[in-house]
Amino acid sequence: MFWFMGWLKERKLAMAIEKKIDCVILGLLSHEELTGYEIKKRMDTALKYFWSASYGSIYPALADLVRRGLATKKEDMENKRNKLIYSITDEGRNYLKHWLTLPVEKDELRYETLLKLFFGNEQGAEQALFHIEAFRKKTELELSELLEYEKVLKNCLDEDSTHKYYLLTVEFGIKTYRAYLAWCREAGKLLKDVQG
Amino acid sequence: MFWFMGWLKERKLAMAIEKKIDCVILGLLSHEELTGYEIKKRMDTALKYFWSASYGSIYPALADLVRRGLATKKEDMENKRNKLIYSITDEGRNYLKHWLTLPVEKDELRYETLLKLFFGNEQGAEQALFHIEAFRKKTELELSELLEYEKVLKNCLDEDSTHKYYLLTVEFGIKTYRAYLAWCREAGKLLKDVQG
DNA sequence: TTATTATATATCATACTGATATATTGTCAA
DNA sequence: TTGACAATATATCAGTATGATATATAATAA
Repeated sequence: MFWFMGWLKERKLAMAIEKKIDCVILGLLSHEELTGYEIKKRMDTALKYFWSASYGSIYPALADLVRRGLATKKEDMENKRNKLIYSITDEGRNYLKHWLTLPVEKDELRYETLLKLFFGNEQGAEQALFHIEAFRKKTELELSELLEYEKVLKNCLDEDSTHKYYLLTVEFGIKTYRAYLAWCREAGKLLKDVQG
Repeated sequence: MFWFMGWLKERKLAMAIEKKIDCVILGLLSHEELTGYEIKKRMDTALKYFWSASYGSIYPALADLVRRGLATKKEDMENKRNKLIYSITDEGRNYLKHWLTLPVEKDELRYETLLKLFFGNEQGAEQALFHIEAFRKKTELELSELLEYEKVLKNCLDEDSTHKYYLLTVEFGIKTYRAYLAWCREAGKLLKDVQG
């Protein structure tokens, strides 16, 4: 069976060309040219509900994308802040398209809130309720942001074909955040009712 | 204002004592002694819906916990597979309890599915529907697992005070997974109805 | 008996975060 | 008008985690 293992290994190596940060950046560059700083801003607004990235990965990735011919860099001459504007190349667009056709490898969730609740017996119901309340507040705030996005997007759905896809992700957030809030109510009840 | 910045920096350094992997391990050790291998198994079953960790972080963390006196290590003599069993110390339990009282820093979500949908315009509706269908299938499978857990936990809720807290996290999963499924249906409709 | 799966520990290249450093431009109040 | 602060902009680094790989024993199934 060793021949098979070797083959599998090679397959994996050949396919694992996709570093997520590269794909996100190329995705953002696919409809507008951006600086590293602007890419980070997009992450912290439009993508923040389901993705995040730091400067420490963005800037090295941009340099690497240029080196590999997937993006190009130009300096902004009208500006004295040495602003570097990145654009996607044809090769970069092909790379992005290829990645989009591949099946999703993994959705990764790390709820520190649930982790603390799972070990909640150590400190008792009051402490658990404190974490649930903090979670409820944060959720309510972000839900109201998403509802704003939804309103705007629904009003300009036919202005650009990308808007439909943005709306899809916003609707996902709205649905799950409402489920979070419903859970917060039930969780509170469970902790108060069931004595232990 | 520099004095303030310095003060803030020191505060942060002093508070950022909590490495997540340490807390998870101590949490698991708080109600039973375990080997590194068993810790990984717990992660991949009970915790997998909201947390994950690899051997590459577990084993070094265990060594470090022992070094810091938060856990102790003993060798299993009845076993020829050099099995190393770890237990939590009083100091370790205090550390865990302290962490549990601190507010949650961050719940981190990285939905590759949503990322691909967000950039879905590049490849069109059919490709998007493919990813949604894969997501639906995975969700349905995991929901059925969670419903099994729920049944078991509800039947032994008063056997151990920890069960209430486990149930809390299971209910979270059930609620959110049902929201995912509702979204899948609506997302399909949106992609088929709205032309563009 | 032999192949496979499960148990068990450990390390390493690669990737990402959060913090830090540095510098310029825009804004607004005293 | 100047002085403080916020926003814009790029870049690097220590610390931390992942995913793959290596190694070996015990249990189980063919």
